[in-house]
Parts: sequence; structure tokens; C-alpha cells
Amino acid sequence: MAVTLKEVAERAKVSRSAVSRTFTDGASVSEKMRRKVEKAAQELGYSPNALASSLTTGRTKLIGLVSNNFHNPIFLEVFDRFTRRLQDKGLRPLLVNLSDETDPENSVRMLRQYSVDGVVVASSTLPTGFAKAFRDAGVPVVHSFGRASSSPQVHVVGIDNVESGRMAAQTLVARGYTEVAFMGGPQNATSTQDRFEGFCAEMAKHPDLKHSHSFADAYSFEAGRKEMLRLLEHKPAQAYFCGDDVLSLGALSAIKDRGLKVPEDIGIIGLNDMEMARWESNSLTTIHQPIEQIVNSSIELVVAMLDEPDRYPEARIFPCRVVERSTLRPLPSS
Amino acid sequence: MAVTLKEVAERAKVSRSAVSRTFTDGASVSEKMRRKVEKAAQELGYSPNALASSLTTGRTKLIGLVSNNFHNPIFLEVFDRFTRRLQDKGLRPLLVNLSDETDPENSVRMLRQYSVDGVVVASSTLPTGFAKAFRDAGVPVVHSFGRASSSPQVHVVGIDNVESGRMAAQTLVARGYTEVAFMGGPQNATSTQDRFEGFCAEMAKHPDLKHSHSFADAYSFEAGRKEMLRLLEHKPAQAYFCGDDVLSLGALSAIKDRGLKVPEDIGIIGLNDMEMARWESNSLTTIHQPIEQIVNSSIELVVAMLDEPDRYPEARIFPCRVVERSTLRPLPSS
DNA sequence: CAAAAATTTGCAACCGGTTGCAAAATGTGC
DNA sequence: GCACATTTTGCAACCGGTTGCAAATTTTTG
Repeated sequence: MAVTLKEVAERAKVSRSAVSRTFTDGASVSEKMRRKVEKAAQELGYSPNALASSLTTGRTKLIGLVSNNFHNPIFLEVFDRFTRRLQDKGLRPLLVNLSDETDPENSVRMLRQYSVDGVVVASSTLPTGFAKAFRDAGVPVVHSFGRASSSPQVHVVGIDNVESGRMAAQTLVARGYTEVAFMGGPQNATSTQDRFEGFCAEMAKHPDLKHSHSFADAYSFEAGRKEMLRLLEHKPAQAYFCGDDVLSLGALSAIKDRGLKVPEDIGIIGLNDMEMARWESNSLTTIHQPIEQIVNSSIELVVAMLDEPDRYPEARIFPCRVVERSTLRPLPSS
Repeated sequence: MAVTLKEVAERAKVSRSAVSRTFTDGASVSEKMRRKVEKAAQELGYSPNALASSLTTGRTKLIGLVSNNFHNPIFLEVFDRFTRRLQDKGLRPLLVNLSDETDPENSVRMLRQYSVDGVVVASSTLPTGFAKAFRDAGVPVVHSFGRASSSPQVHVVGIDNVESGRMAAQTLVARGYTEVAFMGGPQNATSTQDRFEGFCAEMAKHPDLKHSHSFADAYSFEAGRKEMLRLLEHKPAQAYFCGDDVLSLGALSAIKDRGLKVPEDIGIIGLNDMEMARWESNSLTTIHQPIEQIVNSSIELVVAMLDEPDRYPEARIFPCRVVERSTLRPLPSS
């Protein structure tokens, strides 16, 4: 079927090594030879078999992209960025959809069988141990959107979720809300836990203000809506920090359905600043997570690990910022 | 680094073939031998190198998943379904993000270098020639969401877009709208063209009714919003068939911003029935595209082609249906 | 129990490339 | 033009597996 190196060599009447060398840059080939080979290759429509060469070079240029967030619209942006950036670097994303799986074993085995050069775990809900399993198996790994840690076991790139929770609380307090609440994502997600922790830490500084909390079942519209509907049955808080943007949209939908106005009756602040948050119909006040930087940095890191597999684990934390839109009352003019 | 077959063979004190055979099902190995080998493999943590074996077997179990729709939320659903289904069949998706590229050459070369067993092109905007390039290169290919044709050059799985345009027009007519319009996606997308054709064909049956048309720049919220804002400056139609759901949401946002009510002032019908169309805040009346069936059928087809590469091209067309929600006035009770 | 049939096993060649090494070719200085 | 340094080339072994074939072993049969 496919044209092989041997056939090119025969047609060009040169050795197989010569052909191989013209297709590996940095190899020693004379101009004359290169022309001969390229001509023959051209005529035969040859293109080298990347997998065969990986056998000897030990590099496949395959990067496993592992995620379990196939229902959160923000991840389309994330996948878009990851795939484009990887392609720009000549790498190929091998996608793994965990759906509900949380045991790394299968993914590790599978990705090792395909000899991926590295793995990016893109998830804000998986425990830190997940990425660790790759490291233990000797596969370079970066956990994007993972839990920041002062003593990371694997490379982590993302935001400081504790800090972002604190920032959300500060934002609400600064706007004069006196009864605020945290409506988190799934309680077992590390991002939920950390955002909650930060939120509480900040609120602890304001003992005069009331705060409460609850959790949605998932980072999804439906879950956010359902949880907010439940909250609205009793006396709701004045403003909510929702676990993320899609949850916020669900909550907004519930609030509007009940005939309440945002931000007049209830304020909402989300987290992520996904494209949909910008849509005029949503105009969600939210905490911007620098996706592009996180993605690019993750890829940089996994690429760096190719040459330096035992690179000392680091946490790369990017700052967030509040993006003011229309779902919180304005700051009091001081 | 990784444990090889040879090492397992040495430890188990058997030939390399024996080890290979215990890991290929259907091969002839005695129980005794299998136990010996499995024990050694276990102890060493061996797992076979899928790429090395692909060299001789000619199968990589890699499927190229090529798309250019990384900005339409419905494609997150599509990717989710594709990746899960492929995984269930023991296949691995190698993702290719075309972004703005429309020349198949690069993708073809790249996917051939990685010896993918087959390719699924998932796009409603790429021309039919795109998938053809894979076929010409001898790579089994299925075009999902592609243009239906009575004489397909490659396997196509999707809906009949002409018919869906017709269905949209019928739906509007049946509801008594007398001035309707088509607000399409990008004009060079095959899906836009076909939906438009069907829409016009149906309207031609009703010479007493007025209809008009225009096109948005992309299948995106922003484009839909922008186009609808433009339309609202002059006298708008009573109801619009928008090229797809995300475009519909953009249009809805524009309409509401102008203080108009849906469906009282303007009706909207979309196409796709993506998850967001179901969100209560949108409640979009739309034409349901059976994504799950399309995805599953596409995969079935590409898998079938592995054994039968020259399988005669077929078009698999799935029926659509109108999903009644809240953006069109109800049917007149007859 | 021997002979025939069926199954299991190992040898060795192969898949499509890469690469260290030595030989061949080319370039340089005098 | 020659001796030497430098570059280019081909040989052959190797990467991690698979597989046809024949030899070795086990099972079946009479």
C-alpha cells in the first residue's frame, strides 16, 4: 500500500540510510544526494512512517490529552487551544475521554501502549493522584487546571483556586452584600474544595456578615439550575459565588424563572470567563481564568519534560481577575 | 525504560514468539505456557507496544478525527460521543484541528505518517472534496455531517440538509407566518447552501407568502447576533429559520435586546437541538439532528471499511424532526 | 504401544525505519 | 600533486514486535 523507504532507495539508486537521512533534519547529506532522493520520493509519493521511526528514536510526537470535562462548554475552548498549540509544535493529540472513570490505570496502560511522549491531564475535578499515576509509570505529565500545591507531586498548571474563592468573597463584600453564599460544583472536585476554602477564609474576616454554602452535583447548567431552584424555595442569599460559569448560567436561569431580577434581587459571580459569559444575553460577572496562558504553559512544560524527564515538579500558578459585567451590583462610589 | 517482549521471554525462559502469542488473541498457546508468560509479564509490568506491533500487523487502531468546528458548542457533544464510542471499540482518536485550514493536504500527509486505520471528518462546513482527498490517498474515510448526495464519492453520514430546510419552511408556514426568512450560516458551507435550497423550494410552493434571506459570517453566537441586529434595523420578517442553534441563540439575544418578544413579535426556529437549546433560559424550538445515531453510524462505517477498504461509497441519511419549544407561536388549532 | 493427527513451540525473516562505524569521496593546505 | 582533515555514504545491527514454517510435543486412534 504505502510507499516505503526501501522503494525510494531503489528508485534513487542509493542506500536506505541515504533516504532516511534526507528526511531527518540535522543529518549529513550532500545537496546532490538530497536532490536525487527527493526526486524519487516525490515521484513515488513517499512520506516517512512516523511510527516506525519512533521505534528507534523513542519519540512518537504523540501527546495524550486526558479529560473528563466533556460537558462543560469551556472545555471546547480548552480543546481548541490545546490541539492548535500542539499541532503548531509538531505534536499530535491523542484524546482520552474519561467520562466517569476516575481510575487512572486504564488510561496509563493505554497511553503507554501507544508510547506517547507525554500526557496532559486537563481537568479541574480529578484528584491530584490521577496525574501522579502517569509520573509513576515514567510518563511525563502535566496536570492542567489541577490543584495548586506548595509541594506538588507532579507539574501543575492553573490558578490558585483558594485565592480565587477569596477574590470572589472580597468582590461580594466590597459591593456591600451582607448575606452571601457559595454555590459550589461537585463536592469531590478539588477545585470546588479549594474555592470553598478561600471563600470561607475571606468571610471569616467579616464576622458581621452572614454566609452559607451548598453544592451542585456537577459543573453543568442543569445542576446549577436545580440547585438554585432549591435555594430559592427558602430565603436565598443576596449574592452567590457560583462554582463556575456554566453553573452560574444555570443559576441565572432559575432566578429569572422565579421572576427575580439580577443583579437587583440576587447577585451572581462566576468563574472562568468562558465565551458564553461574554454573550450579551448572559453578561456574567465572573472571575477570569487565563485559559490561553494555562494551555500554552502546560504544553511548554510537557515539551520541556521530553528532554528532561525528571525535571523537578513545579506548580505554575496564573493570577485571575474579576471581569465586571452585569450580574453584580456596582461598587459603591466611595 | 519500558519493559520489552524480549525481557519477558528471558525471564519466563521461553521464546519471544511465545510471549507475543500470549498477547495476541486467537494465537496458539497452551495453558501452561500462557501462565508462565503472564506471570513473568506481571512481575515485570510488561505491556505490549501497540505501535511496534502495528508495523507488522498493519493496524494501529488509530482513527483520525478531523474537524474545524471548535467554536460551536454542539461539537463538544460530538467529540464526547466520538471519543467515547471509539474507545469502546478499542480505537484511539487522533484529533486534528483544522481551524481555518480547508486544504486537506496537510492533514492527509500527517495522518498517513501516523498510519491511522481510518479517518472521520466531522464537519458540516467543509466541501465534499475534503474527505475525498483521504480516499484518494487510500485512507478509509467517512464524512460525518457532510453533504448528502445521491452519488456520494465518499461515505457520508448525516442528515438531508435540503430536506431539513424544507421542514423548517413547512413548520413556519404551518404556523401561519406570512413573512418568513432564512438566516443562514456562512454562505460557503455546504450545510448552509443545502438548507437554503430546501427552504426556498418549499417557499416556492407558497407564492402568496413573502420570504427573504441573508447569511451570517459563521456558525457562532456573535455572528447570529450581529446579523439579527442588522436585520432588525429594517423591517424584520415574522419568523426566521436560523442556520443552526448557536446562530439562533445569537439572534434571540439581539431580538431581546431590542425589546422585542419571542415568539410574540418574532419567531425563531433553529437546527441541531443541542443541549443548550433545551436549557430553560433558551427553550429553543429547533430541528433535532440525531447526533448520536450519526456518530455511531459513522464509526460503524469506518470500522467496516477496515476490512473492506474499497467498500462502495454510501450515504447514510438520518431523519430529523421538529422539537417544539417556545420560540415559535403554536400551531393554529384546526 | 506404535503410528497418525493435532497442537504447541522456536527459529528466523520481516515490518519501516535509524544510527554507529568504517570506508569512500571530497576538500584543504602546502 | 600529495598528505591530511572533513564530509558523505553504505553496511549492518537494531528498535519491539509478528508470523510462516518446520521441528517438537502432545493427543488421538486402532
